[in-house]
Amino acid sequence: MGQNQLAAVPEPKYWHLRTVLVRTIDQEFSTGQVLPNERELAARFGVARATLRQALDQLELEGRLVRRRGIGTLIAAPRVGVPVSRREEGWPGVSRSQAWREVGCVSAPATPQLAQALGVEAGSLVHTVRRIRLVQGQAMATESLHVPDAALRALPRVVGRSAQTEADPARLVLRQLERLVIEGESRSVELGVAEAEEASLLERPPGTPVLVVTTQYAGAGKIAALSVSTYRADTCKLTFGETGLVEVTPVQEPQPVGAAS
Amino acid sequence: MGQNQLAAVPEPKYWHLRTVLVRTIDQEFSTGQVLPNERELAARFGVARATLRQALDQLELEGRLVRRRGIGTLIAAPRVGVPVSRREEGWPGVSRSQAWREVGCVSAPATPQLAQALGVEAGSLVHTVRRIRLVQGQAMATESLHVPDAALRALPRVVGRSAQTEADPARLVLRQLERLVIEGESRSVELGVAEAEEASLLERPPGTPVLVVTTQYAGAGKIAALSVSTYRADTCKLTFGETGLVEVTPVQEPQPVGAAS
DNA sequence: GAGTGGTCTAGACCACTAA
DNA sequence: TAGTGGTCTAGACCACTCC
Repeated sequence: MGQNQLAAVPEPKYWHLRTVLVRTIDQEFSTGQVLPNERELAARFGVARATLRQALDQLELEGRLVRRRGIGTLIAAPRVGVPVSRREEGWPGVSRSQAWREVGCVSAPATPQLAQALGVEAGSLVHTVRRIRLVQGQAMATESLHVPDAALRALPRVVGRSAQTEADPARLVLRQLERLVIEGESRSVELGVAEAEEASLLERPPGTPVLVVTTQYAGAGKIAALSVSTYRADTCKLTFGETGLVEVTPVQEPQPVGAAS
Repeated sequence: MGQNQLAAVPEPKYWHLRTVLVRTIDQEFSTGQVLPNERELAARFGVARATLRQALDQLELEGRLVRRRGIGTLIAAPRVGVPVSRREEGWPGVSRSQAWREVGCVSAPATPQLAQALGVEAGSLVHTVRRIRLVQGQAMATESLHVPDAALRALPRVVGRSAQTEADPARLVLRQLERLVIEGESRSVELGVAEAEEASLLERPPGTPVLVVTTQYAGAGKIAALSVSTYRADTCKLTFGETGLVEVTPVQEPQPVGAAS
């Protein structure tokens, strides 16, 4: 690593530092390598440790770095493309890969908020299955799948229940959902942060940025299920491929802007 | 606002502070109101200003607060749902709303990176249109629309060019694109930060978190265009509604996790 | 125990906004 | 000019990992 000085520029030091670090990382480091420790980096660039950390915060948000307490700061692997489009990805019974693991299930009266989101009466019974999505053995997302009991009651009875499904409400709900005909889905994505329980499922500290994917599944003119998933924003790139094309490595620097109208 | 003390808890102060502030905001403040200033809040909670700011940073990332230099910290409006699904949203000529405004256009040989993403030879001519997406008069996103010249050359000649389109390369490219038959689109979403130029187009400081939407448009078995859009993560909720259903107010607190298998 | 990142402090100064 | 958020400093201590 070169550069021992920071130029006197009108932009904030931490931002300029980030730029320098991006260049350094891209040119002189590769995935998994550890950067010099924060105190040394700060000294090398002639800034306070807090200022250096401000720059590292940015780079971590961008998914370029991973910081591990007691270990050091590592160059992060490129983000993993995670398919979320097509109902096959999240809907039970269709995914051949064992991508989701159930971690719990509660059946309770709907809170007013949830009832409104599901289009049912407040207080009516709703099953909530909690799952984790594993990609390459890593927890990449958590999901709360809310299913109105009314949507299940309309289904033909599940026959031949095994003792296992009897004892496992999550699996029972999922098994029943397999029979539900989905007519459409509506989805939204926004930025959020993982709170305590979610964060621990993702094996990340609280406050970790996540991409919150909310999916309404429609069936029989109503909302058959509502899925709220939180994907690790640092390591995930959500893909909505309807027609799988060439794999894209994102273009880093946009073209300069020419004269405009 | 109540609470003048922070309980002694094992979690970080800033995180507990965030929790307290979330509750306070939801219960005692409404959109557009200004919070007490940082120095006063810090004193009231008995923490250093830097610690308070750490909590506010989180809330700003979540889109709950907006901080304006010289003004104060305001309660943010709920995020705006921005449709990005269906090619009608971004594709020229189809949107009846004047959602996009061109700000520039360059035609240049493709960089190796861009060439690979487009599936064309490095150095071949690519047109890049730069646009801003306006929602309710606000700049919500920037876009770089990359179009290989080869994809345009395959089209029937645009007839009756007005003097206006002659003088405006961006509009000319967009006009030609209207005639292009799109067979499919493939899309990805990930978290990023706005750098200098992008940030200024979005009227935000550098480092602003954005949702980066990359869309491949397929035509004639090739990539007809590649769109890279950056949406303000603080104010945008991207919607991918294929079948428009009920408007959802997202469920804030996930259900508690029951026993699992 | 040594080394790492994570948290927290108390203070300073700057850039911006509004009266 | 007064008040706001934004940046930066120098230092302290803690929690964690590894040897």
